[in-house]
Amino acid sequence: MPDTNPAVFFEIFTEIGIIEQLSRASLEARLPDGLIAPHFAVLNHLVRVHDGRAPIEMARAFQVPKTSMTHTLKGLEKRGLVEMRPNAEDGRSKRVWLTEAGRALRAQTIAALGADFAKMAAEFDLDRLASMRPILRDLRIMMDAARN
Amino acid sequence: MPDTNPAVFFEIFTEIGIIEQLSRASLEARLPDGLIAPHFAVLNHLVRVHDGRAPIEMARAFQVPKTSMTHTLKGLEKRGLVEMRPNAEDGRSKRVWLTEAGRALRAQTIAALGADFAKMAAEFDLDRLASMRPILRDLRIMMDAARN
DNA sequence: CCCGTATAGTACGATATTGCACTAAAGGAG
DNA sequence: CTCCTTTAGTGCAATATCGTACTATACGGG
Repeated sequence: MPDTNPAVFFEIFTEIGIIEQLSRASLEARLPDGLIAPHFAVLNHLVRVHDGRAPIEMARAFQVPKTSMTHTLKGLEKRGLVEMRPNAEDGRSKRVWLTEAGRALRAQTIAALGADFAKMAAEFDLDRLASMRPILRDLRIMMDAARN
Repeated sequence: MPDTNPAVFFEIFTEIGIIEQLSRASLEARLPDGLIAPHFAVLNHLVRVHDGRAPIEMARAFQVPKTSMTHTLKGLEKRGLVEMRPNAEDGRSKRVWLTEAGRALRAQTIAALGADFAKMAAEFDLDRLASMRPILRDLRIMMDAARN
């Protein structure tokens, strides 16, 4: 019998909250002291969509206030993982560039996580996992749109 | 063709991270000013597993440091949503009790979320959603165990 | 060109999270 | 009972998150 009770959202979100916490802990265990998940998210984003983004673009991408992004970038800059330069085309904004150290740290972290994931993959059916991917994506898209 | 690449974990965790953020924002939009998700999680926990728990038990249940639980409980107590009383059976610990206001706020929040979920349910196939539940649960159990 | 409005970034303050250190009580070995 | 270790809770400091307010620049209507 199909589940037509909207309360299923509550259960799904509860599980998702716990898994997010556990996966974040795994990630942060692989990061150097003082760096946390948002720092890695920024490095990863800059590699994937190419660096030279403005801070405000990334704040929107992650749906955090721009003050939070300022703070995260300050931490990355202090550790020499990104460089902030003025934007020649818009005096109000800046552009964020990865340094070699930033690229290296991101690559090294992903490699370390790969080892963790391989260990998990030995204990969990990857087909079952992969079967959730399109549903999670559609759910995320729906919620993102509902956010107005 | 089945997906046998452990990197699928990376994608799943990325989606889960975004959905967690969006669902947390939805929840917090329904909470009174000054209350955030951890406050609600505690109220909900006390209703579901019965109140009279010790703070340390809840810190373990949510896998947060006990200092974080002290802080969250202080906020709930300040707003009259829980009461802390000494534990007659163990002078080191306390017990946490819901007040009427605490129960009422939890019920009212769940009712408000129910309306939000009903709206989402109109746009999302609940059977697809429900199909993820056992997989998410097993994934959570596996990760929880892997945490050593 | 001038001015009103919009936008990017940051300073600051309030609150949250968490590690470390400390106190008080419990519990176990002798 | 006494002493040593463990456990529950909290104070404090460092850092994180984020709302408000401010500055500087951009842009568009006139």
